[in-house]
Amino acid sequence: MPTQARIVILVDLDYFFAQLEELRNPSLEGKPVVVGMYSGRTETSGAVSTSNYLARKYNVKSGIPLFLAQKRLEGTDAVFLPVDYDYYQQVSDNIMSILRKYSDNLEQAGIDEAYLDVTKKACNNYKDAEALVQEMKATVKREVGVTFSVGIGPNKLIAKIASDIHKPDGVTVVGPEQVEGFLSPMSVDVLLGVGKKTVAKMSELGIKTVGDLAKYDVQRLVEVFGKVLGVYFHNAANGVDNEPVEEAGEAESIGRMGTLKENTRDLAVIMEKIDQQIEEIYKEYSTKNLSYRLVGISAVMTNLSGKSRSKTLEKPAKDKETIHKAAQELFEKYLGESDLEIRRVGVRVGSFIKEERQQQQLIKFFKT
DNA sequence: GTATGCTTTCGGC
DNA sequence: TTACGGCCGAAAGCATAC
Repeated sequence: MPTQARIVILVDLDYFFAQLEELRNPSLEGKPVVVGMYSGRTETSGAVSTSNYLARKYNVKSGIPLFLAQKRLEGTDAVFLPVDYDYYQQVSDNIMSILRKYSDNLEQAGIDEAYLDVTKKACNNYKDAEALVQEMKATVKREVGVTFSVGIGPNKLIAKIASDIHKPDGVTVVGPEQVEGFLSPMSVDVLLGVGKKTVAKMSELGIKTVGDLAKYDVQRLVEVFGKVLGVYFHNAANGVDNEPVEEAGEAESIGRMGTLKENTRDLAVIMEKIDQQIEEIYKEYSTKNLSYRLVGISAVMTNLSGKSRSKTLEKPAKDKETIHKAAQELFEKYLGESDLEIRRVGVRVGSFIKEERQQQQLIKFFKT
């Protein structure tokens, strides 16, 4: 059965955190704005979360150390602010609820992105879709004060790639008949699932661009990458993507990570931090009525190299103590394997099982 | 050989 | 001069199962 033609939109809120800081403090406009995560170790210990476009001109972008950002912006009237996640979440929720009204279906992809299926709302017509987008933009700008960039295409794959073309406050339309010309000159790594290793592997086969991949023999792709991946690569390269736009389910894992006051190898010091993190994680999964089957830890060493360990429990659990015990075991084992000092630690739970399902299993058990 | 599941690392935001 | 977050899901790399 052929899949019905769709019109899919990706909305990407422009330099979101920094834009919101400008929004609530208009005196920031015209200045480089850097929103940073401060670890609390020293005055400038931390990293850049987001910066506005003016700051980006000084090569200050997401992920770089804050001290480096400061150095690059020396002599300017740059403003540095700490992240205010609750505020950003609130505005994001607000925008998403507006966007929902303009779509048949909306799928959030992080705090600042959403896919919208607008096939019906736009009467299956790209001109209407563009008009719809202009209306959305005007409404969000008027009611919230925020701008965003948009990609419009026949599926999520094309919408996402298109949204990156014109930023900020841009709109890029790629209709079905333009897909081939749009995709074929691009590097294969624009495709989801094509990472460094796969790029190298494809390069050996003489595949550099999406166009190369699109005309490569499917049978051969299947031989090299396996049935699932081979077919997927072939379809994606040809602009074919049938992934539906649907509201995301529960998170697959919940975790916390944090920087220690001082580097250490002391298990007690580590577990003190971990216990704080377990408290926060517990609040989150218990209100959602989830049981976990996986407990994992992660550690970042003094030299900033990272390690993680995890274990799957024999049976699901929902209490805090099981996390503590498993995390302690994992750290004990890890400290035995490495002699580096630890800088940051984290803990997470995952492989969730919903309460209802457990009850069903229990009922099934009693019936037999 | 291909699929599946588990674990660790990678990388985007 | 030294310097450096906190998430998450995807990818990768195995081991085992079919």
